[in-house]
Amino acid sequence: MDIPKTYDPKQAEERHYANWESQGCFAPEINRDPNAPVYSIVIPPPNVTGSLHMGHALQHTLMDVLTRFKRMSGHRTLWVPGEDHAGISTQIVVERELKREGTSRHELGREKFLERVWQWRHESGSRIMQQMRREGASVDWSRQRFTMDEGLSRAVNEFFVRCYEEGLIYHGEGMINWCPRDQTALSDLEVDKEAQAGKLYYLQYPVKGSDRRVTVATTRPETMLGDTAVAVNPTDERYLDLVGATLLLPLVGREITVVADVFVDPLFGTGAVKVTPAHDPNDYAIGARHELPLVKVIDQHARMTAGAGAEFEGLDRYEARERVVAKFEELGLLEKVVDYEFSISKCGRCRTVVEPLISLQWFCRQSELARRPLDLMRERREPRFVPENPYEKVYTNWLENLHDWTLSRQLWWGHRIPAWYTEDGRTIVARSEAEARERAGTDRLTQDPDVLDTWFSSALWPISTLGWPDETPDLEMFYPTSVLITARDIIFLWVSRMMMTGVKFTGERAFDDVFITGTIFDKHGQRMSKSKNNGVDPLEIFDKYGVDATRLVLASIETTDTRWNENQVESYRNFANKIWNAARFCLMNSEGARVGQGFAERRADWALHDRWIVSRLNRTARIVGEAIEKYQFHLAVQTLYHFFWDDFCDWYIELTKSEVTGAEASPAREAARSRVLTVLEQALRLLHPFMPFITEELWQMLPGIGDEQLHPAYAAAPLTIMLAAYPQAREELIDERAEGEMQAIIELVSRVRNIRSEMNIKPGEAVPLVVGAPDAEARAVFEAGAQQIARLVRASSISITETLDAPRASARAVLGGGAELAVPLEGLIDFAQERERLRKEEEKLTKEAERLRGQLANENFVARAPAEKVAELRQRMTDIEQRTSALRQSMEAFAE
RNA sequence: GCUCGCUUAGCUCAGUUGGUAGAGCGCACGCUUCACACGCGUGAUGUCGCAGGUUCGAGUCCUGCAGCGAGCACCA
Repeated sequence: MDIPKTYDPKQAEERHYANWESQGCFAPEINRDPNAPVYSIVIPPPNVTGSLHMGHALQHTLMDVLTRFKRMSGHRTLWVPGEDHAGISTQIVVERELKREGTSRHELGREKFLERVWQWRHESGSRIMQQMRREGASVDWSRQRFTMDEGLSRAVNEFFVRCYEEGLIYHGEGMINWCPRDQTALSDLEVDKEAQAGKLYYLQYPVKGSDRRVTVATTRPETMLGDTAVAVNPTDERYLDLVGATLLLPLVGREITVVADVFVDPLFGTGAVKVTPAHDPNDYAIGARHELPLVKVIDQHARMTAGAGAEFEGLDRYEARERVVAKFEELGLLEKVVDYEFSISKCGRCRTVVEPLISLQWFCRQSELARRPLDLMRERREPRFVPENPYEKVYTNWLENLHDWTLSRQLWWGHRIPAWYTEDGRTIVARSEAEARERAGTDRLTQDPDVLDTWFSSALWPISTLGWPDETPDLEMFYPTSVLITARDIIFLWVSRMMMTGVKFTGERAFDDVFITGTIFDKHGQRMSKSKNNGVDPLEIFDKYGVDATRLVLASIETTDTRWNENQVESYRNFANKIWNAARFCLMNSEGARVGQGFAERRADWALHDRWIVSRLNRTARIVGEAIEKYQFHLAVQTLYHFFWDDFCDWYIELTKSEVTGAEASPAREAARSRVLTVLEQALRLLHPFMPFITEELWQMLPGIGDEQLHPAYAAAPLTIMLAAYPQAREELIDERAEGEMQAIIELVSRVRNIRSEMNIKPGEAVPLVVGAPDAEARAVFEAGAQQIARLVRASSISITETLDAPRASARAVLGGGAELAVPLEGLIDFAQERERLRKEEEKLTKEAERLRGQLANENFVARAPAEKVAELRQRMTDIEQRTSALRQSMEAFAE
């Protein structure tokens, strides 16, 4: 067999994914066990306009690890892929295209424009779905969904209609965030607060029938044109006599009153607040409490309206601001202007400063929908957040403080609001136009022109992708989903809303667990972003180091924020190569061997290194299995890395090499080869969820692979490692004694290697080795392993006796259990140097002995610490004493 | 203002019931040892942000402080 020395990831990546996909390995139907436990995940649907970034790759890796692990463990697994239509984002992308072509959506008209968007979606809108194949994501493509699919749109209408009928959705005037550039309403979650250096203007309003003036402070002087009151705190003695008084609004001449409202903070500014109910959310609330009139002075283009007066009409809001301030100054009513930092709301999409406006929109009363999810959290702590802190609290606090959700968007791309208006002014909300006509008793209907917030359909994602509102077998089988893996910035926009709708329509949580990933920053700790152009493209990393290596890095990130570190990928690329070469070695020596064979019936007949590696393997399977269940991906990766590299490669392969590479075919050689292959095959299975490609590539090459490796649930399925049974730890094979004995051999070998290195013995030069072990069992272990030890340390001979019997001119070392070793170095040894080496060793031991002695002499410790802890320390003390005394004897040999 | 994180080896990070500080990279020395130089062997490196406290014992629990960061509220 001719296997290259270096692993080429691309080659394997190209082949296997297509095979898995075409053979239907990703679909839950591949599982033939009717009683199989179910595991399901819905993907956070990426925006159809997006391209794969590290955050996606991170989430997808974790979802794939879980899905593959559960699938191999015999679960009926489903991971649903799909995309979000991403209302504004997509519309902007297509509008930009139109602009390049010299046209616009308005020229095209609604129908043509939508056709154009669909065309765009089909031609270039599924990039991420294609990129996911590269990642190895084992999603069920037969169930791929798009939020604008017919079925999902039906779910949207059903959701809307039911909520409307229950009064949870209503149509009315309300204070909303308006983006003057995108020309649409936005929900509170779609605007970002940003710190802004600005000014605070102190304006004076004359009191009618008096010389007195009331000074108000504002950051937005232009809105004074729409003021309909000034508010003060009812307890503020400065203004007590003015409550109810009439003020003359400068520039406008309108008479407005002074009202008392607890909202006003007497300590801020002047303690008097101008109230513009039509253009500020807080003022709107004050206005409602005091039944103040609404005067609209700013329009949807952020320009002043006729209501602002002829002098200002048509001015941009910022021009108007300057003009107003100038006027106040002229009139001597501008008290002062001070620098002031405040926060400003910007459109999450285009960064334009949003304008709070009163507008006729559709709203959803979310607080009603939040009630049952809150109960679920309080009563059953569902869903379970990972990490629990701070997200459980963040989620709960959010649900407890919900405002109404602005649903309608003045866009064309999205789910059209299922509301129709009759000519006589009635509103009909229905699942379809046909239903609306029937209900209205007329065909003369006009549908509401607006579409729904893109998050409205996202809120239904777990149920709509599974078939809701129909009672489908998928919904029955896969809901509630097992886990949601997502980024923290959409907990409110998405996670909490999925819980609200899921609970409302099914009575059950949308997912058992919610795993919030960490954030990947660039190497300077900056957030990766398009504008900063500091993003690391996952596909470039895949090209450079392979998908498997990248996945190991991503899986290790877990929930903590991390700076991107390419060295880490390189080290896992090296790990992949290590796996490749270990397998290469096994395959080069596989003639006559088969996976699954080579281990004798009776374990008592196994050699120490076989008992040891099987013990390590099972221990690894236990730790890894438990770690994945607990979302401790980093622990799982570390454990696998060290098992494979340290235990399997550095020790097991080296220990068995002479047997495995024997020149003559023999039953013993073939059995040894089979054992190595068997351990390798199990290791590949353990690694597969993290490294799907290299493990499949190698697994397919192993001799003896067949149905018996597959999990019973996949009995007749194609032979692929992704359907092999995930190794379960067999506790009876975890052998503490074998591990202890092996540890003694490892220590012996290490000490000799240390001497060789320190004494500058040439690697090729063989030296004799003398071992003295007072303990008979230890002696037996060393004797049994003598040949292997000799190979590992390049010993020309090994002599093992009860007491050390070595020439004076030897380098020495002590081992556990009072054993010691010597490497005779006639003519080569520098006595002074060796004395110094041993003295340092003794110093270390003495230091530790002192600490231990102190601890054991402490009556409080002995009395209060757990008995086993005390026993453990005593055991260590004994060992150190033995070592020290052996060491002292060695040193005597060098006494001058 | 409220809530919460992080601060461990030069770098990026682990450290799961409190019980002798770890990994990878990097560094030093030596190796074309017949799977792998993307490798092998050996070695050096930390007063675990600071100050207190609880405890026989604290990187780990509590309090305060500092630096960095996140979310929420407010911002007239």
